[in-house]
Amino acid sequence: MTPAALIARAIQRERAKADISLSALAQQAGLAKSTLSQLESGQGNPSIETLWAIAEVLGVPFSHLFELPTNDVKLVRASEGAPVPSESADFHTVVMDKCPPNRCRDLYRALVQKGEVRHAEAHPAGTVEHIFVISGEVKVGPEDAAETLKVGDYYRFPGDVNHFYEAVSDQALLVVVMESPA
Amino acid sequence: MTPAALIARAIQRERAKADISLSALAQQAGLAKSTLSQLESGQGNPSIETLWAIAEVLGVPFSHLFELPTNDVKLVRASEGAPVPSESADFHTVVMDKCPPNRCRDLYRALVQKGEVRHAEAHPAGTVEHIFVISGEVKVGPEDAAETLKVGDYYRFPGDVNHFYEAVSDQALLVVVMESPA
DNA sequence: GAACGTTGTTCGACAACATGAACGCTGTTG
DNA sequence: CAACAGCGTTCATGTTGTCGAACAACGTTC
Repeated sequence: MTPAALIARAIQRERAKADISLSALAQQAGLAKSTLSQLESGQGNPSIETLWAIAEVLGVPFSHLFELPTNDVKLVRASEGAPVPSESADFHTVVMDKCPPNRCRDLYRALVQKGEVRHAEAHPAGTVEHIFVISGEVKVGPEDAAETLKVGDYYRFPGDVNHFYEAVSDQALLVVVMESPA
Repeated sequence: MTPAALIARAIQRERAKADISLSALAQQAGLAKSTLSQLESGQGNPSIETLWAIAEVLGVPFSHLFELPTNDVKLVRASEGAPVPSESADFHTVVMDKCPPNRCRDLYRALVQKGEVRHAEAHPAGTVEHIFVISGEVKVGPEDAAETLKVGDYYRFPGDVNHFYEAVSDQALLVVVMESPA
């Protein structure tokens, strides 16, 4: 994918999310409408300052203008996962999820007690959550795509929709990686 | 920090890491030496294609040209960590590490057996590793900053220097988040 | 229906970015 | 010491990204 095309899509996408017109964006960013028009049509080779101004107004991190969105769900059971070949017999690793570029992640250790269900409202658009079960058993995920996870299971799902955590065993310990569009 | 200044530092830093001359970089990237010279001196407002060509030759992801390096070590014991306030009494989370923007992360589940020590050579510059111990006891980290971790402990250290993993108990299960400047 | 406010597009003019040749500089080789 | 090769910088020139105005298309208002 060529840079110009990538940027064209990104600007269109983000401007749609922000729900403002091309003219308005141009004015707020201090740019000419024509400049934006050309960029969104995939023409041209914008300067850094131009893109910087656009990112600022759209409220997105600069590098976000070079990405394509990806946040579906992925589930890896404790018994599954492609093992990574290793020369050492004593060190086994399994890849749970691969690297979407240019994102921001917070690491949490979470303890969920049985009883109350923890409902989380939608996080910022583009957020993805990764759950890894250390002990116990939990039911987590979006309302329409919840999964019951046991020790060792891994589950990835969009964090920008309503979702919940519920302990199935008395309590459950999780590693949560909260990943935002950077 | 102004974009131009950020880019100036980034190019200098990455070119130093790659250990090539300004002239050589210019030639390989198909740019004029003067263009690079101005950029590294913080002048100007480069176009996307120019930066793209530079990033390509330097072998770094595009957005890496807008970051400042940060990769020290951080250790959170199982008993430590600032709890995140929650309205629900049954859901306790602890932040282990906060969000450096614009990075790329791979998630691993790792099983380390006692015996052989797993030595890992340096990963690409800027890589950071996050270790979270699920079970067992391990000694991990750079040769000069290794730590012995028990269940629940969290440890972050630079992955771009030589480091190792060693099981202290018979075996140990880890969650590894490998984070690259991506 | 005519006047108005939008929308996003296309056009010429100017400013600025990228170029390539020149420069001074340093270390090396004959 | 001169000749050379490399380094990074500075200065003309030409290309091009950006601007602002004019434009057609659509919906609203009177």
